[in-house]
Amino acid sequence: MKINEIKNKLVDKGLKVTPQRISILEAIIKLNNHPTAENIIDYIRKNQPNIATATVYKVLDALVENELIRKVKTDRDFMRYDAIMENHHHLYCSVSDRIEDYHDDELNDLLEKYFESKGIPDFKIEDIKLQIIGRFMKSKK
Amino acid sequence: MKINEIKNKLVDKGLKVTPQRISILEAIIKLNNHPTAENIIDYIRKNQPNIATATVYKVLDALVENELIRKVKTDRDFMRYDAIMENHHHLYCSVSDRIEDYHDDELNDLLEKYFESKGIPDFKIEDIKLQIIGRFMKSKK
DNA sequence: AACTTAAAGTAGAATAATTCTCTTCTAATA
DNA sequence: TATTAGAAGAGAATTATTCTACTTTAAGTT
Ligand SMILES: [Mn+2]
Ligand SMILES: [Mn+2]
Ligand SMILES: [Zn+2]
Ligand SMILES: [Zn+2]
Repeated sequence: MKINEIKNKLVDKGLKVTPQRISILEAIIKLNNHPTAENIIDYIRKNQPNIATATVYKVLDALVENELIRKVKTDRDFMRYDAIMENHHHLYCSVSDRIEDYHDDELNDLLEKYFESKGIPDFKIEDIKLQIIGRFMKSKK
Repeated sequence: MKINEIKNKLVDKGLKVTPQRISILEAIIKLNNHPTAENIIDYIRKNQPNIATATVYKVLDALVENELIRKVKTDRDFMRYDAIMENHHHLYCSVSDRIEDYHDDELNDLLEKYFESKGIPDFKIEDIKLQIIGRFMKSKK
């Protein structure tokens, strides 16, 4: 992902293009592992040591608000972020904090058809995500 | 759920039976809406005004550890708890913090068969939960 | 290119959910 | 009833995140 693509994402949402916003969005894309705010701060400060903590939190909120990133649900007390906006599911390690993406269009179709015919009483489905909990058999490359 | 059933759950796990543990487990069962620690504390203090905050947090940890309750994954920064241990999924309201249970054995079978034949490379599935995000069409009774 | 200004960034203090420390109490067993 | 390991309690500490009160800047306007 080139810097210009990132700039365009911001412009398309009517957000001012700032070096901080570019760095933060770039960090989430490059880290590509559902980083925490702290992970993002550490990564950015290697090149941009003066970015303020509050800036990172505020930019993260703005990016979530404008649907350029998403929060990832966990059962830990720090937030994690995801720059992949297309529909996908997550593999959660049951013994560590590792979270990986799981893309599966066949599964999405299956679920869509299942709920289309079955439905849920008094509930209008907007989105379905799987939390697939288990063990990774290989450590990350 | 009678008090004796709750006591037995504790005894079965080798946990000492204390009034605090009974109250906390009972609160999560009765509230039945994936309460936060604060919800639990408020509920219990109506009858037991002196229970310490730290006790509630410590008991919650012990109950999770002993698989009498579970944490519920959210994208908010306070934990929520669930006393229903049988396999089920969750309906998340997209505009409020409401979380409701969704039980569906047909769906569980479908998913089990799907992943049995398909599998996920380098990953051993232990559990699959759906986060079904959307709108409730009726407020809670 | 300089001017304007609403929006964004910053430092540090504040907040709030949770955890820790240390003391007192009690459930379970003998 | 006496013993004691484990649990509860009070309040301080911690820590992820948010707020406050500025200063700075992106981007449109002249
Ligand atoms: Mn969380
Ligand atoms: Mn917190
Ligand atoms: Zn993802
Ligand atoms: Zn539940």
